[in-house]
Amino acid sequence: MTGRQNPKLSDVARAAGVSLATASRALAGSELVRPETRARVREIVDMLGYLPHGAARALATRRSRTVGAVFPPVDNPIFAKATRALAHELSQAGYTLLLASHDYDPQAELAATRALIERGVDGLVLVGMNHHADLFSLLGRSALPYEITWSLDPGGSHHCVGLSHRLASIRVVQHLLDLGHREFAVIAGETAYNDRALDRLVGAREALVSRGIELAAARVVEAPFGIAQGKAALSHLLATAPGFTAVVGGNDPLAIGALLECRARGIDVPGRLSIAGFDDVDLAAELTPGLTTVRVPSAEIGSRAGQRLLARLAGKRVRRSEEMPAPLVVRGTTGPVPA
Amino acid sequence: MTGRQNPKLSDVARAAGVSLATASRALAGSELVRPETRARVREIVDMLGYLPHGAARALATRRSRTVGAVFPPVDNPIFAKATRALAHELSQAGYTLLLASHDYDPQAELAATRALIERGVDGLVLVGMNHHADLFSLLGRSALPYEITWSLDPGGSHHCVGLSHRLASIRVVQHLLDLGHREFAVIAGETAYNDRALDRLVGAREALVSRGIELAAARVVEAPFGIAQGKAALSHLLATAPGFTAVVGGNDPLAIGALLECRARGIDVPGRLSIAGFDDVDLAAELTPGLTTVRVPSAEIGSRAGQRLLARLAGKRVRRSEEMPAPLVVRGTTGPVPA
DNA sequence: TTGTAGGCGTTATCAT
DNA sequence: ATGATAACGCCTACAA
Repeated sequence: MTGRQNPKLSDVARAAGVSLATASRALAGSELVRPETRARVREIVDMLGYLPHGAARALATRRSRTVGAVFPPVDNPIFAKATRALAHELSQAGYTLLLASHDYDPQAELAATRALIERGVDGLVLVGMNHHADLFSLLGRSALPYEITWSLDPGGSHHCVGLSHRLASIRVVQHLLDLGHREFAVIAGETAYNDRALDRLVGAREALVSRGIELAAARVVEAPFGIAQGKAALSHLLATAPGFTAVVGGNDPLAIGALLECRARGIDVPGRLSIAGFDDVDLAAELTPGLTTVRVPSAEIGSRAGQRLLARLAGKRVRRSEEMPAPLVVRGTTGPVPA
Repeated sequence: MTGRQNPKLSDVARAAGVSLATASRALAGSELVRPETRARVREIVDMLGYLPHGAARALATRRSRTVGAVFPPVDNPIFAKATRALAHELSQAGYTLLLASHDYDPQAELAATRALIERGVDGLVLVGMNHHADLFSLLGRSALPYEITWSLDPGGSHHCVGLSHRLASIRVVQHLLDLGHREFAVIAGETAYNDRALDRLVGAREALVSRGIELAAARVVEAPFGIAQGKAALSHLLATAPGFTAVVGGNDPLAIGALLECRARGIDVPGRLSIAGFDDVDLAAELTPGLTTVRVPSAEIGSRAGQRLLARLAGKRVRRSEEMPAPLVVRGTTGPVPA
């Protein structure tokens, strides 16, 4: 009942009374093989429960129909959305996603990338521009097509689909400045090895400086991604550097945490404090008041990266760099500076 | 600069002045090869930037060091957590995760599973017991080890790591009954092809019936996963079948949606309405009041499934079925029935 | 301790 | 329209 090996193509060929070559062509749907023969081979395949052996096929074709993604953990909803969209896009085209996660550790990211290349992926999707020094040389040697997501390459040499986090962040702060705010606090995401978090922080500073406002060091805290961390960060700011009327969150979970902390403390938002986020996660729109934030099209980034990679694998050319829209979404958590 | 092919092991061997076999053994860290030789081979590997060809290796060893997961979309945070934990567990052991998602479509799930098997995964992780009729026979033929997650197999024939959603659901309802509630509404997850959602609904009904309470059809709505859907569902219930004092959500996003809808409408929770969820997503604990829910250890499920699979791949034996704890977590959204 | 050679399951290039 | 057969890159008895 269990003893016999999985049937191989030669078994199919024998059972169908054709040669190995013909069986292979029949399965590939080649026009060269007579329709009746093709049908018979297919029949035998079903009968025997034959499944092609991917490794053998990959060895012969030098293609694995597999794409690798080296992502930060998918329990960040923005990466979850992108992963889902990417996987969907790939499976539509008969490709499968090989996923490797790392926790913002460049060494681990490098190792994961190497592992994916060894597994024979036909292409790669990476996040951001901040990587281990050896990553790009590894990619170069492998000659695999890859797409950088979320960020844009200032040098213009890598294929990427992303946005300027700096400019988007400037738009957020501009909005708050327009509402009359002058006293700001920032809850930034962790900027080490995360160019998106860093660019957002840089953009915020820049927007303020351009209006002659200096962001005090005590008014900036950096925190790992998460609602709980956002709560803690706001508490910390309130305790150590009070007096601000606007809080800029480096991402939505941090901003939402700040918002929930305000609610728990009875601080009126936006009456006494305005809060803005970044990403536009689903939850942002569901809260009351809704969170003002930047809409980052995570799912679109994932699917575009997939489409671009598939196009390149099919020999088509794509624009080297693709900028995604990242509009400011004004909801209820930002309002005029209190009198 | 770009022309030459990636070096293969035979190139390494030649450069190191050893045979292919020795080079292979050296890389495998075999004790058979002299340490100096091993070192020299390693040196050449670095120098040439040699990367093993996984397909060739898989073909020869009949092992891919790859594990497949066929999961519902990872933008459901519980699957995101499990995916992260699973990927982490696997990578610790030098394995990589092949991820295939499907949107609760048994046909798509079957196709995805087949694709993973063809890609040569060494093992599989599946979710739940509700699958396409051909899935288990496919798995049987492939003879691959697999783990069912989240659910337990009543038949006891599949390896699984999960919990009884029925019993956990009974605990939730029991808790509400103990608080004096008699008028219930249920916002269930979609039960088609989702045994977890169905079992939770069944359990709720059962707990009520055991106290002589019938759950009116109008008091049960089924909704796709999501906060927005939870809001809509509560609105619908309020409009069509008012008078209930307790709402049982099939999962946390639905329950949280209901909670937010109440807040938006000025309905006091738990003063006028008690709400309970299922899963204990991060957000559940962060809201004020916190959501009463069942703590489902999603991350642990993912890592245990990985550990079990790795153990089995290493030839060890594991208990066929592993039940995870799923305690009720009482927070602030449930309280005594209003007088 | 190292080398030789056969095989892993396909695809693809020749013939026929 | 179909068949032989040589790759594909690596591993692993078996030999030396």
